[in-house]
Amino acid sequence: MPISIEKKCKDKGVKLTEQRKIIAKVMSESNDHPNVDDLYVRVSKIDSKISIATVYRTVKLFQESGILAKHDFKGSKARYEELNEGHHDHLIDVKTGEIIEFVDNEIEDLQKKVAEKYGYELVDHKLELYGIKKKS
Amino acid sequence: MPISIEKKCKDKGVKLTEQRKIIAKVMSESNDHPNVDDLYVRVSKIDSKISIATVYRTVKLFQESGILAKHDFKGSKARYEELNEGHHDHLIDVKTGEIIEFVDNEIEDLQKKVAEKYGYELVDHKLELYGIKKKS
DNA sequence: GTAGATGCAAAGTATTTGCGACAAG
DNA sequence: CTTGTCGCAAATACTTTGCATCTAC
Repeated sequence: MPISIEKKCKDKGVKLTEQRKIIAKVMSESNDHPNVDDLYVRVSKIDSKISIATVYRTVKLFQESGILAKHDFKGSKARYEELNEGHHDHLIDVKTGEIIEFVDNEIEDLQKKVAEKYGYELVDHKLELYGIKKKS
Repeated sequence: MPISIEKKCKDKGVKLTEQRKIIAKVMSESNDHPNVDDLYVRVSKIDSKISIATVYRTVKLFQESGILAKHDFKGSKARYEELNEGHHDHLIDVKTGEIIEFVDNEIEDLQKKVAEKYGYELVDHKLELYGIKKKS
């Protein structure tokens, strides 16, 4: 099975270069939400000649093509994650930085209602919860 | 009546300099959510000798003291607003950049529940809705 | 073959900081 | 007085870009 990001590139007419394949592969295999530096380090292990400029250009391109999502969480650099069908929001552990993905349809519906109440059609949203792990 | 930001500074032991008073005043009178450049322009009209470094230092200090809130809305620079008792979230018009503040207790409660479901105590959150104005 | 991608280094933005002069408490 | 703040310019952090070369299609 081909890497899903590569398939998306073809579908969207994005030229598949060696560098982009590597970046796609690394992103696919990352379960955390790496920032550009993290990504550059991981990518460099596979091909040390890839420049950071290419990494920046590629994440931007992938983001504009709807392949990756960019997140600006509080107090940290921009982080990226692969975008799949299932939309989700994030719960961030303020102590460790760990990120939990979640979906809550009830909240989603309410958001739509709030937007409508003010005469808007909701086109996008951002919901981030910041929490501290409870002792159990 | 003294400006509420000045009172907060005293309460929190933040030294009240002339520059801080001016920045406090400008923020109090701003109903939009200015970024540092906007703020610097407005502040300079009152005292042209204030440096941008002081504006940066002051918004950071005020933010850490819980006097101002910093927002990183999609695709724009950090913007600031005065923090009052009433918490609220933002609905951003993606065409005009206009910002509507809203409160929805139902959503707030659900957020707390979601965090708890994963074993976390909610300490903070960010909710931004991005919408397009409907024709009416 | 040609349009678009890459690497490199230089240029942009946004923000922070070292330091001597200065002002608030 | 003494500690913290200010203005200035230099430094830093992150990201983008011009250009000559190279590569996918």
